[in-house]
Amino acid sequence: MVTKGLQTKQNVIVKSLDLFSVKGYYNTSVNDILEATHLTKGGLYGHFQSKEDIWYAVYEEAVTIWKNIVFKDVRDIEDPLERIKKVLDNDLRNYLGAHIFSGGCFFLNMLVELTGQSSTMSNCILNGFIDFSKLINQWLKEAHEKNMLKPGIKFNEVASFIVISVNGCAALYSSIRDPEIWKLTLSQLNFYISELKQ
Amino acid sequence: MVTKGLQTKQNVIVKSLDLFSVKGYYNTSVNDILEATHLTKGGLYGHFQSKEDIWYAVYEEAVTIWKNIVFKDVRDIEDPLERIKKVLDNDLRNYLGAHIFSGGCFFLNMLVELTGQSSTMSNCILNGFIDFSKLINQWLKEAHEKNMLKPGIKFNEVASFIVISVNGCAALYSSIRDPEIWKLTLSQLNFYISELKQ
DNA sequence: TAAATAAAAAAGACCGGTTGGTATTTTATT
DNA sequence: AATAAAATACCAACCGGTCTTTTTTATTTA
Repeated sequence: MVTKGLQTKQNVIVKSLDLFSVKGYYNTSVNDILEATHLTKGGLYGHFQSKEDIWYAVYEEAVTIWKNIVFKDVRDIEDPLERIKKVLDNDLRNYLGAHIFSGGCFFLNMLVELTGQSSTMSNCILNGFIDFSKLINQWLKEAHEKNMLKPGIKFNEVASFIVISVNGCAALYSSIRDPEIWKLTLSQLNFYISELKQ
Repeated sequence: MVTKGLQTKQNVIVKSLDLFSVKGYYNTSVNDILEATHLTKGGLYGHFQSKEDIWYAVYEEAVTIWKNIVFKDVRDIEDPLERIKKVLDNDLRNYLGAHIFSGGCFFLNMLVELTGQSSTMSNCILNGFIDFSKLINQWLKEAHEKNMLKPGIKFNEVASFIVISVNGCAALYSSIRDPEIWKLTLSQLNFYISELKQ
């Protein structure tokens, strides 16, 4: 049974996720969250210790949502290169292009804003990107072991470059809001990956 | 002859550029600028009408600095593809990697922070990226007319993808601060461009 | 089933400090 | 002496956060 309190807490997280993704962390005030949730100061601070505490809960929620979208129908793909392509398709079409968070990519937005401001918070995001890069790196290695790649390919560089491009896409798509942005990124990334094949 | 007032104004711009690039626009307070410039409120507001007014002056300054670095020794390169490579080398090695602005790429940071907050300010940045993309697109077209490219290459998609990747690099490099980031981006972008050749 | 009770949730008033910005006075520079 | 530049004091609004009181909700007992 879900108690009233947990419902309220979840609602705060969902509304704050939206606010943070659009307005950013610093430019979202606690009052903004109060208005969005129809709560008062006392009501809110009964569930969270601080604004930063809300952010960490929001981050966890965002990760869960993102993973469910990006890794959907992926693990059972045998071809490692096709697996990478599917993940990128999910990320650009079904996550970024589907406006899951109204301000665009929560992670990229937060990384840029929090870098140089809060090392604990920005590292939280950064580690996520590094993990993602490591996973792609692993799949590239798998492709190499199956003799699918040209010789001399540096897996970790390729993996990093893919993560970098996806994030650049997130930055520009949030601003331009033209689906062509993520479509072209997907198309060029697929071309790039195809050129890795021997 | 440079008057005292213009010197002060320029100093405000330079110091604010640094602050905005590190802390962001909203999280930089007017007091932060006051401390950095050793001015008082009255002294500052004698030169600028508002905080936003300071931002526009900072933006102009940042564009000037960026252009001087990125287009150095570029215009006289005949091969359009080599011209693009040189611009990317300048941008990643001599601009981003050289820490011209201590918070990383001023433009990317501002675009992410201001999108959804101030359309006039974010469009200011966005137009710069679009112009940059158009220039690369033009050079790709030139390469095509010289029969240097594979058939079927979509210039505008390639140009956009390059700008996207460079910005993704800026986002991650600001946070990770490992030169490998811009080096690998440069390397992979060069590989990508070489695969466009026929 | 209804009343009583305990505990959880929310409300509301308040806090010191900071925000961007203004008006006036004082000090330097011509 | 005229003007430009900078200093000072001040403003209402807002910031994140705390504390105490009131109201709901859930559980127990009659």
